[in-house]
Amino acid sequence: MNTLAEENYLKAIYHLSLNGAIASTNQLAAQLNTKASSVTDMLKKLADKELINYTPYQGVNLTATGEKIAINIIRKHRLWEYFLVEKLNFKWDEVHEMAEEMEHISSNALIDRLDKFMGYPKYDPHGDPIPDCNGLFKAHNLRPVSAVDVNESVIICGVRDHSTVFLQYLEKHGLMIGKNIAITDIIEFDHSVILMMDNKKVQISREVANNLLVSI
Amino acid sequence: MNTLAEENYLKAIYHLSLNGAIASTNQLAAQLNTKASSVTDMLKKLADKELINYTPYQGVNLTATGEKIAINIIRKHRLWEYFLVEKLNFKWDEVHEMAEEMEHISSNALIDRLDKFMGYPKYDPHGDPIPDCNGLFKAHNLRPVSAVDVNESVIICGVRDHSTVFLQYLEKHGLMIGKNIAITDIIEFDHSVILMMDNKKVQISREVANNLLVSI
DNA sequence: TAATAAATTTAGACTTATCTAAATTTATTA
DNA sequence: TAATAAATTTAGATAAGTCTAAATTTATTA
Ligand SMILES: [Mn+2]
Ligand SMILES: [Mn+2]
Ligand SMILES: [Mn+2]
Ligand SMILES: [Mn+2]
Repeated sequence: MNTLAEENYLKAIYHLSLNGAIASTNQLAAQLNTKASSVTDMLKKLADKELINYTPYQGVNLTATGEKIAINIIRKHRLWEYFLVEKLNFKWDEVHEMAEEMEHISSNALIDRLDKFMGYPKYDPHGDPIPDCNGLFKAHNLRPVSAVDVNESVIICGVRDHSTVFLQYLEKHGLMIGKNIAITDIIEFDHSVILMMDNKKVQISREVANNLLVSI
Repeated sequence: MNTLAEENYLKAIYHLSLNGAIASTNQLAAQLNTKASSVTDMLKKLADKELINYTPYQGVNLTATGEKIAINIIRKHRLWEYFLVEKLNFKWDEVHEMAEEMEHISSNALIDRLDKFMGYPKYDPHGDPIPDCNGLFKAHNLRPVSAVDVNESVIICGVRDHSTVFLQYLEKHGLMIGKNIAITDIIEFDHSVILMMDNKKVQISREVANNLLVSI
């Protein structure tokens, strides 16, 4: 149906044009580890296929068709990540690259059976919502720890940064999805955050606080 | 490491050059649904990479390195087929195309965990042996029903033809892996075979008998 | 608002994997 | 063994996806 390259572009455009934004050529080049000129070529092709709305120099977003395809790829990505963690016992920082390949396995019958096999999970190992077979999912409304007030108690529900180093850092400190944390102090000088978790004190930098998402 | 096309060629060469045979350009073109000239191009590339022994006009077989890669792809193919049938409840005639894609997922850690998850199965849904993580497997020594004598009792252990139509035909008649069959008669005129299975009489043509493999 | 900088597109080239048609080599057969 | 047929390779094109360098458009700033 669509090539691997096309699918990766659609997914990248989806992620960059959330909340009505428009994705730029340079943003796509950065995200896809390629050059702006290559992006322009592909944008023309995707526009010809009516998968994106493209105005030269003005950026892109997805058409309804393009969005449907993108969400299906994201569904596959997150279901395979869930499988790798829950069934094959990989850690949450080990699965992204594998899922990046597996999301392109074409069969929808396969992914629907996999979904059923795992009991229709709602969230992937990083807290991101898994679209159902109709592409529906509730994008849960989270905020970074850096937006939480002192004395509030919240639950870790996701991450903004999905890089291996960040995930490994969080795991080392026990900061995993589902954990309850209470913010006890915010250092005025550097905005680092002191919190309590499992009766232990943990200190995280402003950068970490910005990328760790918690319940509203 | 190797491209998808290269992997498919290595696998095809492996299958065509079993028991010391040599694969020809035309055989490969037929197997891979491509043209002889395309095959020649690829053979040069694989020879440059020292994955095959190629003498122009004389055909090819795999080097030790090439064989290792081919067996690893076959391991992945068969493990994914087993997964699809045993865990996701697909039928044996539905899984080949999917496995044809999944065999190219690169991670060996993934396939080793999958192997463990399923309890290290020895045979795939079509009775073909699954190489272990070191590439080792015993190619079991089967014969077609057409080579069985009247009054012998044997067990169905595999198929020579893997096409959907053939597998569906077998399933319709209950002729599945593991079933015990007793050959009661061989019709002299057309070599069709009469056999008993589950106390029922089944008649199969010579062609079916040639492609249905049973224990020695 | 004119000059400069940044972003984007165009032009031309390269790689991989394919194809058709023509040339060459090997095998078959009269 | 010479002619013919079959198999294989070579030559030359094509499409997808990428790249660098140059040209163009848009945004910024003096
Ligand atoms: Mn991908
Ligand atoms: Mn994820
Ligand atoms: Mn394949
Ligand atoms: Mn099989």
